[in-house]
Amino acid sequence: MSLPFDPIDEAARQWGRRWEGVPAMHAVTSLMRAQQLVLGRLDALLRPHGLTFARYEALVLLVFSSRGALPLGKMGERLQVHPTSVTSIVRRLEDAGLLVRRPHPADRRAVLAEITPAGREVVDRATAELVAGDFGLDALDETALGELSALLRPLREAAGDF
Amino acid sequence: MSLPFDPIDEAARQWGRRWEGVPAMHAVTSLMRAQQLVLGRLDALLRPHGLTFARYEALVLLVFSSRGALPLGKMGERLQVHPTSVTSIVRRLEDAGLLVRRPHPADRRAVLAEITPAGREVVDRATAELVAGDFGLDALDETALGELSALLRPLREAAGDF
DNA sequence: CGAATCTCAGCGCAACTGAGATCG
DNA sequence: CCGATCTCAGTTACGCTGAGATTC
Repeated sequence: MSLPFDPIDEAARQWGRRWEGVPAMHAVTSLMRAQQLVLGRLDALLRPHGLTFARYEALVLLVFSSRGALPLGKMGERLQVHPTSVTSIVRRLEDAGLLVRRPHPADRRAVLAEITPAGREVVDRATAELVAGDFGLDALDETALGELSALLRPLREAAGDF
Repeated sequence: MSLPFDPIDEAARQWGRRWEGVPAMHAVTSLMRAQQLVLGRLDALLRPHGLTFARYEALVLLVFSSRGALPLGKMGERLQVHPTSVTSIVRRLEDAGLLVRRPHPADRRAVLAEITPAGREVVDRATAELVAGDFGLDALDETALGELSALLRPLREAAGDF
């Protein structure tokens, strides 16, 4: 499974013989591969709890909301996912009994997703495992984690995330 | 669409009131979001050429191979994708006329994917656009690109990529 | 009225499991 | 016979478009 060389270094070397943009190509390939690895670890940690990372993020968002409930539209904004994906994620969490849908008291167009006690328990248990597993980032020390966050910030900012 | 605050900073702030692991949580969320943004840009640049990033990577791999051809298994190793995904990606590229399947001359179990002249042309055109678009990483200067690659390397190394 | 909110149907992509055919 | 290689069927997950119902 493991290669006797860094496949991205090798690809970058060949890239340079033909095309420009080696630093960007190396960085983008590294970003894709790192995300794939980390997401795989996170999903493996969350699978015993019946969660994917996307669903876990949705539950955490509700835990952090003042009343344990948010309109689906707000959830989509915060999680940066498509409105129809919110519908899908919320439906699956509802099927699992981790949240319930409630009509919005003030806006009858809107639907509130409200976390259940079972949902809070699952989040607590899953979070303990993620923290213990360093979110799949145990290869990085705290300095590197901070540098990574800082490096990626302009990328998110340029995309208009905030 | 755009929020008046950094949603990841905000999530990290709330996280810290309840749980440990704030730097890792911030870094992992940033990594996921950045990858999502960049992949979206890459796919948008590649769509006019009838490619996804995964298919583009497969074609580039063939361009870099000495004979423009590789067994599917080798492609899966290099691209780090599941064997059945290789079958799917190769079938779609074959349908588009960008590669052909050939029997392996020495191992009749294996199948070679060989890039066609049309495939090489598409790669050249698509690559020109990706380079012009800085691979979606135009928010980062060359120093930052190098730092990003270096920061992510231990992650890939710890996962046994090389 | 236009705009916002949500849902559903349907498509595309890709990961995965499990099974099977072929061949070294 | 065992293992490697590939393919296929089917499931799951998610993103997206387009359409529609409801409500502000």
